[in-house]
Amino acid sequence: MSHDRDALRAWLALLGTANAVKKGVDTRLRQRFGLSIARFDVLAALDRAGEDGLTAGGLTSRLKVTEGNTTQVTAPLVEAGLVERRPDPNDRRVAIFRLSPEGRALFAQMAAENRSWIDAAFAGLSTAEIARLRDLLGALQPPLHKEAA
Amino acid sequence: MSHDRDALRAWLALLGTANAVKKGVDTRLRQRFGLSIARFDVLAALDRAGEDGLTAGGLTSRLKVTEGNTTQVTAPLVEAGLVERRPDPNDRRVAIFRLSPEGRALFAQMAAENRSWIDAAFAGLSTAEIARLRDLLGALQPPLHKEAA
DNA sequence: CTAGGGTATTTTAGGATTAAAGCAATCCGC
DNA sequence: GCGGATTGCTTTAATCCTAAAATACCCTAG
Repeated sequence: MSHDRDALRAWLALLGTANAVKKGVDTRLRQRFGLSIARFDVLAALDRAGEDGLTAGGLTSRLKVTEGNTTQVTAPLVEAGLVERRPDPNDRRVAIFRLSPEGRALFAQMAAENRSWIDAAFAGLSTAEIARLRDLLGALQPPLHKEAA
Repeated sequence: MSHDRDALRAWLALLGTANAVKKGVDTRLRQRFGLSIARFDVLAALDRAGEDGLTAGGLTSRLKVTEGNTTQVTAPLVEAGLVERRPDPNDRRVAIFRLSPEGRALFAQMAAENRSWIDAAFAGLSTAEIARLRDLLGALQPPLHKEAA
């Protein structure tokens, strides 16, 4: 009957489902490749950026995290040789990250497996239902954080 | 066209929406009451459990976290006087948690505000659409973690 | 030029979470 | 009853994340 009660239940379902899928993906990613979702996300952003790479700030905004987090999450990837980190020759404050050949190859494998896991998770829904789900999610109004200047 | 591509996009939308709403709720909860979602969830579980309270293990399974996490999250709530923690008289290994009167009163306020925030986030969806969303979420098959014995 | 302000990143401190190791207390088979 | 396994919880170390302070560099007004 009441909208707010239904909304609360839907929110709990939304959060629970997202957590369950995320946990499944994270577990598999770690088992198969030894990398967390956070690190996979870095590889994904850099793969998308291509040969030009991304600055630390660019990565930060694409990953929707804080600058400090970017510093920390990229460090072990650089250490492992999956990501290259070079200073911008025009502005020494800026760090530019891009995938190494090894990083690019590993990401390709990870992305393929990830896609198949997600596809399996959505196997119970038709393509039309998936589109409907996206529409409904898009109608949600996440409490707007901060307004622009 | 392809199911897997749509599934991947829906997954990203699902995760992004869940994170955005969660962050909004967490921010407000901290501003208004000085407590994180994690602590709010403890109060919610204990409120639901009533006067009998819950053991640490019971809390752990309801919150779907690990035992160590329960130990840590409850500690500051006990410290703040919102939660009482007593040993089980029949089994000295067991810790029983329940809400203090202050905890119960604070939770009532928090729950009321939380409900209104969630309701606002879902304001763009009709009650029927919310029900539909829940159905679609229920059709997802989170990669089953561990099989039973 | 140089001082001040603004920008890009790192560092630090801390919360939330997990996995794994450690400690007690209980239970059970003999 | 006793010893060993099990159970319930805590501790420890690590990752992921944030907010805030610190650092380093660039740019522009005078």
